[in-house]
Amino acid sequence: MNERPKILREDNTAGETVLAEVEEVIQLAVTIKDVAKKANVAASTVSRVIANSNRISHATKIRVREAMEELGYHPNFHARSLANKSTKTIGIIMPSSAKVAFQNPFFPEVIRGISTKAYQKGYGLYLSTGQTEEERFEEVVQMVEEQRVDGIVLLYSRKNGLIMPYLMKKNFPFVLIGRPYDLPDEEVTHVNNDNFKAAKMVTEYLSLLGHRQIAFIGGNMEYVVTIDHMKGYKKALEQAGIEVNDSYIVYHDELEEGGQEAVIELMSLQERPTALVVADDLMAFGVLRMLSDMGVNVPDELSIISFNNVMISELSSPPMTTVDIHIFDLGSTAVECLFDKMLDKHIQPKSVIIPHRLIKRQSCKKCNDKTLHS
Amino acid sequence: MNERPKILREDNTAGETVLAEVEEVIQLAVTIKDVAKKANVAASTVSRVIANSNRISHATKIRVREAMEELGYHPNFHARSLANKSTKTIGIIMPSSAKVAFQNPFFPEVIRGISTKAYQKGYGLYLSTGQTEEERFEEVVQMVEEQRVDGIVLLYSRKNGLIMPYLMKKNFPFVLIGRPYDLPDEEVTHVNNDNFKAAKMVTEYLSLLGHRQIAFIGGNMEYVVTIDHMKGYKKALEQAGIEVNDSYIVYHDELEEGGQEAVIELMSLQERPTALVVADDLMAFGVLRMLSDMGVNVPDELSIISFNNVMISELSSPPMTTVDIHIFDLGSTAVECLFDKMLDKHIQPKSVIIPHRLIKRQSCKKCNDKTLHS
DNA sequence: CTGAAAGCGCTTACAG
DNA sequence: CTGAAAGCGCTTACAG
Repeated sequence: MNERPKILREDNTAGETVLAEVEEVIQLAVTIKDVAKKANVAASTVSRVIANSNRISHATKIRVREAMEELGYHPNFHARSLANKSTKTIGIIMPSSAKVAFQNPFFPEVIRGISTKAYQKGYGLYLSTGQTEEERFEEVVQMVEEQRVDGIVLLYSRKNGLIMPYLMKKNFPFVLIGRPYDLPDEEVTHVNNDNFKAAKMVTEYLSLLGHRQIAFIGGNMEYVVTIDHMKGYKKALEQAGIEVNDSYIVYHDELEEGGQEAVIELMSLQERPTALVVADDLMAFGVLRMLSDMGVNVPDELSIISFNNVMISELSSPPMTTVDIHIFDLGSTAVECLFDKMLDKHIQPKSVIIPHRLIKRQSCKKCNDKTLHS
Repeated sequence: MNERPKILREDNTAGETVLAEVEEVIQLAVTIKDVAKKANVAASTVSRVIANSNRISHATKIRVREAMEELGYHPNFHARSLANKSTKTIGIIMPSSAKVAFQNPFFPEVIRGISTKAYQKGYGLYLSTGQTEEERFEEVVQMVEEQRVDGIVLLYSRKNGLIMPYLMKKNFPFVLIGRPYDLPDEEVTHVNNDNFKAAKMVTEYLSLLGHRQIAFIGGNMEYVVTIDHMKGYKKALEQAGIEVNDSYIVYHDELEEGGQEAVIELMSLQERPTALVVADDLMAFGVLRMLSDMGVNVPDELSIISFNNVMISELSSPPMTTVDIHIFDLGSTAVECLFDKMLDKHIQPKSVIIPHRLIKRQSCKKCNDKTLHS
């Protein structure tokens, strides 16, 4: 594949005409030496001009820059990285891009947050492509060992993950979006919402509206966010003097489809819930759809509240009351923390909590269940 | 930053103990030389083992592999790329990650298609981060000139883009998802749906249901897909003997919000449309929401049909009739074409059409407008 | 302020 | 089947 250019390079000494005949020649990258020759300086000087070293005279800088301009010079990324030990790129590890999960607008939105901040600092983004936890682990090892990235942001936190322990052992700069589970909180830098508090608040809100039969539809139980939601939900019930009813707690993985199954389960109970805490806006769409098929009116017969405030959540019927978790900020803050880590690997790990906010729309209403008045 | 390791390396000759004291030492990458020494061969032999060259004896391969294993060796990515002129990574150029557009599940889904195929071939993904067309153009130039990627997939096609002309001039391997506009169709490899035909089909379907007042809500006019949709729409009307009514044609950029404005515009007309062709499922959500606020019943008073069949489109009320454009296949096919291009830069450009399919749900109904019977 | 030289960690003709 | 050497295109002490 690169035989051709090789040969050309050797012919190069023979004269300009030979080169001109072969179109591929334009592909032949201009190197620092070419610039050096043209500007009548040494390669090292050109290098210093690139780095804008203040040990180079203004005149020389201008001359070199002109030469770079004229030749259309761009420094070779890999040569720089090799000499530098720096790649100016950060790795992003996403959870399984399983069809459904990845259609959740959460991910585009965090990535937008990450991307914006990374762009400002001149960093590029390298994306994981693995589908399983093992594949992704191998990718992380590769990113680290082959020195492809300077730092990593982990977009999810799960029980028994392989990735975090590995990164910690290597003392490789990374930040987690979410909260560590198996590892001590204070040992890993992470950016998170207070999901416990958010779920507690939401449940309290429902109980303030008079609901006592409040069900909980959680996401994948492997994810820490689900655990936190559940704890907050339980805590709120407890404080309100409502007994926790295990049949009111269901988990489902598959977002909207899951939401639908969960509804069937809950609405088949002797004592139907009058309110629902749903893990995710998308899931809530599935819930709503199912409920509408069953002829259950929201919010008259059932109140619903969910999390994330993803764009479409205001487009449901009725518009969804939800918790805005500021997804964009989660991403951009994570990158900021990552840069701190990259500057000093031994910096104290820190934990940043992005505030959440209740967005009241029209899916919740005062409870009018007769059991209330009994 | 890498001063420390430098010093260590020099002390290295002094003895093992010095090294053991400094934790950073584990970070010090194992190189091909270390492996060579351990396996008692030359570096070049190790290199050949990595490449699994058949000119190396089985016995040597095993010995070298053991050494690699024991030392935890991973070849340095940049050194390889530099020597190789190959990066094993492909660049993905996304349209502006403007808040709304990027929340469209279209992008996660194409990326999933791309990602899956890339993973199979051992390729990584490098993501554009620029917000404006100019920023993204600069990123592309950088990816190409600095030799960061072996190929590029462009996720969108727009009028007066800078990126494609540049890539063509460079003869750099890329494939477009969509269809070129300013450039001749047969000069750029692209993967697309037949958006003209899809829009035509959809409009015909509506007219078969008896609708004659069919409006069109298109997306961003800069994007080629919008133009194709519009042409298909017009063609169908023409063939059905329905006169094109310019006030029935509106464009909006901002997806759902846009969808809502468009509805106001259309429903304020003297002669309200009885059917709507909507550019995108997400936009259709906005349309539906607005209509529901206005008390217009879908599909009784107004039929709606949209494009993409994004996951949530079945969760609207009523469930949306839409055109499945097989987004995943768009992505994975694009990568296949890209690999062909990368293998042979001078391969004939080709155009692949991914079939579409009408998904009938419940947002369309026979027209019962009196104007029909007049 | 600038240059010559060594080095970053690989690959690949070339020679045997 | 294997090795010594040159080269990929940069950066960075070192010396002046």
